[in-house]
Amino acid sequence: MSKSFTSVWLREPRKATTPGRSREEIVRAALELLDEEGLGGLSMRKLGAKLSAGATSLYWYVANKDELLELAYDEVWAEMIVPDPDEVGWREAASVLAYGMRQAMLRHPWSADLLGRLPALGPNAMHVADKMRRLFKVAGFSGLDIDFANSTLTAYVFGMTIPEVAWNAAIGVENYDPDEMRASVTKAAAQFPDLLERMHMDSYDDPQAVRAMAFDFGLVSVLDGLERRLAA
Amino acid sequence: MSKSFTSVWLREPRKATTPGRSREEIVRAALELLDEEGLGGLSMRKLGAKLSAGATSLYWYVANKDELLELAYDEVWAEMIVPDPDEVGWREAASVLAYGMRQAMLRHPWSADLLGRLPALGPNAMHVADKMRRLFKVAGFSGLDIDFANSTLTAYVFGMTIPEVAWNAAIGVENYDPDEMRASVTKAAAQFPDLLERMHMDSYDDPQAVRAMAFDFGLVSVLDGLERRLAA
DNA sequence: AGTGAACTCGAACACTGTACGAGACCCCCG
DNA sequence: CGGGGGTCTCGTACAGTGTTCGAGTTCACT
Repeated sequence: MSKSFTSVWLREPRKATTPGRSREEIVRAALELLDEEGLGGLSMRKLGAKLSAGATSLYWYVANKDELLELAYDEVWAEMIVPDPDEVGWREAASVLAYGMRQAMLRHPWSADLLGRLPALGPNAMHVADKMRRLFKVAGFSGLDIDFANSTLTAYVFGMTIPEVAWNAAIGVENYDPDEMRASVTKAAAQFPDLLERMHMDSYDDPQAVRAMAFDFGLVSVLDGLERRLAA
Repeated sequence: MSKSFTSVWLREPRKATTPGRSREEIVRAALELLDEEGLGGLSMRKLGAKLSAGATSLYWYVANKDELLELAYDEVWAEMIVPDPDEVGWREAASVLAYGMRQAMLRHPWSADLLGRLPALGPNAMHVADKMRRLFKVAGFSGLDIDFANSTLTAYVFGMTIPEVAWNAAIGVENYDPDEMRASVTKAAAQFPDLLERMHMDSYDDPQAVRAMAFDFGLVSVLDGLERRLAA
């Protein structure tokens, strides 16, 4: 009876007749709305209005909101470019890719939410996955290890960036006050001596820079670890 | 004018009078609901009913639903235990912690969603963060590197587990049919030769086992990378 | 006994996603 | 020219959401 596995990607999109109305344009408008107002800012009615259409008209092109989100989500993957490992070497290619993934997520913070909710099965995601697989094959991995190495890098980038996005959303990037932050966190971490230690360092003055350093540190570590695996 | 930084954690919980009604009991009930029905299954009305209370009564103990989620989220952190690095060595301690984090998230799939939405600032999260900091200090890191190493490991575990949870949710763990899956994914990945290669391997027969292997692989890599950093 | 705080909760508001079905358009075939 | 019959739009309606408000209850203490 298995309800089986249906997905937007296995269904043909519908042709548009009325100008400004097609799966493609709907997704584009949805992306704009998402970038401007976040995941909560996207409603079918608002999206319809933006396209001068009734909210329910969209259902002709898209089965439901989740499908729409799948489509939008896949667009983010389109922005991640995988450099050719034959030209720059696998390690350099992996680094560039990692930075690109992080940037793409920071550009579209709502995608961080979707990561925990939708599997990445769209054509753009597939395309990236395909190229990544080749990257790690060129690097020297074989068999299942190709995918394992791939997952390892991807996991690191996601795991690093997702909380970063959450943090940006919680306390807006703009109205950030290092002193106030230090005070709040100090209070919250009052009974934790090791944590408090960190508070007194100046890492709260320019959190953006510190996070970039942290990302670097981890990326190098991960790549080192993979390299070591390669040697064995 | 900075709207400042308010959080549940900085406000005292309210005392309960009516039995079965307190911040603590509300959170426990919320956890049950979340574990049973997922993030979408938790509504204030349902939660109220579960506690034989009106939905709006809960607002006496909790400012809004987001606060409630913060509280529930922190409970997940309580389940993550950090072994003493002095007893078992930092590497072993880090491994055990990593497995524990993964398990905790798999036990409470809804927490994977929250990771991308809420910063982890609750007391339990703080406690874990404190112990983790000590772990990496014992390992030999110093200064900012303590936190960087910490982030690296955490990021890996999160990044690996979050998509795993999403995948489990998309196609239920129970009604999983390897052949059907292979067929679907093969179709979706039709034009990607490198990806297709993977499809023909037997990794789709026992995805649970493969994911466990992948987690292992990456964990070892990350720890190797950190160790190398330590040597330098 | 009276006052005020602590607490409960029904009603209402402004939303949400989506099912349904009536209508409009347009092309093709008899 | 007269229909079908698909393609497409969208108003209405429904069941649900989080949350505000304010009226009502209970209870401890003066």
